[in-house]
Amino acid sequence: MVSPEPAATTGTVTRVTLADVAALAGVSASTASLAFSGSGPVSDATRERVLAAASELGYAGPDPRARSLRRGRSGIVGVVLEERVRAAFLDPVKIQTLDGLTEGIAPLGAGLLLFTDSGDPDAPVSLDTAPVDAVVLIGCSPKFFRQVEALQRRGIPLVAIEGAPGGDIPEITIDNREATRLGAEHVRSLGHTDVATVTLPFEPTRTRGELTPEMEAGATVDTAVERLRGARDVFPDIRVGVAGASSIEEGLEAARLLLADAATRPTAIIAQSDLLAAGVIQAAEELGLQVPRDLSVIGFDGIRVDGLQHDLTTLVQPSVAKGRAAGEAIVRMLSGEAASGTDFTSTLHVGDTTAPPRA
Amino acid sequence: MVSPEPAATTGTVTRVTLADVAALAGVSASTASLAFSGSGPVSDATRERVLAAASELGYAGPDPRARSLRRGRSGIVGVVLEERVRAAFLDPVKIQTLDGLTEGIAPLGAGLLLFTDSGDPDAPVSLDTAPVDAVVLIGCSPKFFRQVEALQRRGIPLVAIEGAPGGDIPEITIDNREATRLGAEHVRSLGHTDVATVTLPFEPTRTRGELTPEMEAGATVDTAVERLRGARDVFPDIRVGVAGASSIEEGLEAARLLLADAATRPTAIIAQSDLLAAGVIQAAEELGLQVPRDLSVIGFDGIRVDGLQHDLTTLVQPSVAKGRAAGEAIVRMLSGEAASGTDFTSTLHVGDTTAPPRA
DNA sequence: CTGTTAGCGCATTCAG
DNA sequence: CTGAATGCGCTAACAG
Repeated sequence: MVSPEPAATTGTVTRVTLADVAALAGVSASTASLAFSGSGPVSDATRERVLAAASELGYAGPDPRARSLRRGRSGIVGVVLEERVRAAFLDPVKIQTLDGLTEGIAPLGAGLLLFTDSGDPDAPVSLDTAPVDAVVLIGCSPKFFRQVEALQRRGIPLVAIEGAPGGDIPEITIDNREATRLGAEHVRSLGHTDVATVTLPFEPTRTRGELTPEMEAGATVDTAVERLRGARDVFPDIRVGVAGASSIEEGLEAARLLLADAATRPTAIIAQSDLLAAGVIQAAEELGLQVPRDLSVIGFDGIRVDGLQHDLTTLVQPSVAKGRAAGEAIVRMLSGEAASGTDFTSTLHVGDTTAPPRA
Repeated sequence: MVSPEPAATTGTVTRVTLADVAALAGVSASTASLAFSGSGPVSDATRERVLAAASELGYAGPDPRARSLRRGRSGIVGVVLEERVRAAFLDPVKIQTLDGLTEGIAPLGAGLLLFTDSGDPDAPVSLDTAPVDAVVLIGCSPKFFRQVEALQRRGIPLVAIEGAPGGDIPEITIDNREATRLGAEHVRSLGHTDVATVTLPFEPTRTRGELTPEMEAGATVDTAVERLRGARDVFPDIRVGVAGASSIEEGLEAARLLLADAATRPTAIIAQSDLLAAGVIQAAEELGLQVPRDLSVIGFDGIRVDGLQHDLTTLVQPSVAKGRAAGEAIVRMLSGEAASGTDFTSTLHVGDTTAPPRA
């Protein structure tokens, strides 16, 4: 057995190739290759000789770049998030989706290549120059059309989660409108008639405040629009407060506005996310209102809001499953099968934040 | 001008190469290459001809795999997190660090390749078979030594953030012990003598409860150990509650234990993270204790805890800067310069959660 | 300004 | 079971 010591301590980073190893082992390059990949018929004696030569030379295995050119696969799946890292990962649903995605592509043994906004406008989002085997778009705008087209031409499988890029790209979606309607119906069935809603932003610039017709017309975020539709299916004239993001802070702000005037105060608020709902609850508590006695609150997502003491009534969406489905679609497409999208269903979880209105 | 239409609608994904484009344009492959990279001297007429040929054939640009073999660079930086995505991104500090890292490597125009635990024990964490130009280790254990060694042999620049892999790998660290000592001194200077601390987990299995000598002996998480040392520098006999993770929930649990007995109740708690501190505050409020009147609380990190109404007294660590520094070190190393680590300093932010003990 | 030549490092034919 | 030859698709030198 050759000691690996010299290799480890050799400061010189001379490029050692498979050919070098083969030469030292006294075999051909192809044999050496087989010895490494383990996939071919190689005698144990030969393999050992190759491995010994490798460790003597400090050969670290096949060069991934050459390997991926030769095999036509890089073992990398791209994920496009179109925000700054800190913004994207503020959203628990995205994190869970990403988690599901890692699960889904696990059989590939592939890594996830993150494409996010670096803040530097000059830095090219080199989505179309990256060695990816497939790409998952998460909540992306049409901004990427050019690059997406290029990927398609190259035959790279694409899947979209929430945010329809069109074409024949499989989409993973949920029933935003129907689910919200379900929640709204729950609220109505409890006897509420005076209801307001706190929505997610309607466009990337994240204008907040009471919803104006212009904002609604310029909406680009389908999720917000669809969920609002669902609420309106039940409460057509619902008052709408728009948050600047999905966070407790923003929910608090929006709810302060909606709850400010005791005379026009709603008895229930439908929040478009659990974080917003947590903020709404805080706003209520600030005003000395008790949830659910004085105000019913319903959320969306079904995440566990860290630190929230209530069992939030909410629409539980399968965020992890969404990611996993995307991953599985990718796996299928990479093995040549066709894949179609999936539309998931959310379920109503009735917790302790909704109750009949007082008197 | 040739219409791009046919290319876009062509369903067949025939592999179009640069050579094909060059042939159609009636130029050599190298000229066509220059026309694409834009880096060489090419006449406008020729360039246009090449581009026209490309769009006619539906050529989507150079193949990234071939390009990276030829250039010896893939434009990818690996990030190792050694947890599940959902666990890693629960930690705001890691998110900010990652955000800083994207900033830091922006000049590279490179993407971040995430290496996390997929949950599937069979899936190889193929860190050493991935086409990365450099790798950043974030809070990693010795578990990766083998792979790290392989990367080093291959001459791939490595940087570690929090979690010393040893060797000559540059490390980005903060003054965990000194900073905590500073915070503890602040608490003592207010007059507190009866102080407890809530720590981060001491090892990956995340055992929680009162600290036992065995747990302390088996500690593998430097951050927790160092911060505890800092607290002991000021309060040698401090009571220690160990949390199972950095979250509000865990802080709440740990603090409930520490505050349970009114007779032995501390007047101040030093939490090893802001999330834990938020949980401690919740526990206090549950018991009808007012912060800071009845209990002083100090955190660590300096993140904005979403939904926390207090201005938390805490040790503000430069999490974004840490990531950026790592990124910059990578950039330097890739351009051949040597890079050394950086040790950052945290600063005490005195908010409204610390005050002298009552009477 | 453009064409010719020569590999990058490996994995896969196909013979032996 | 092993070796020799071939090219993945591109770009960097160098001539012209």
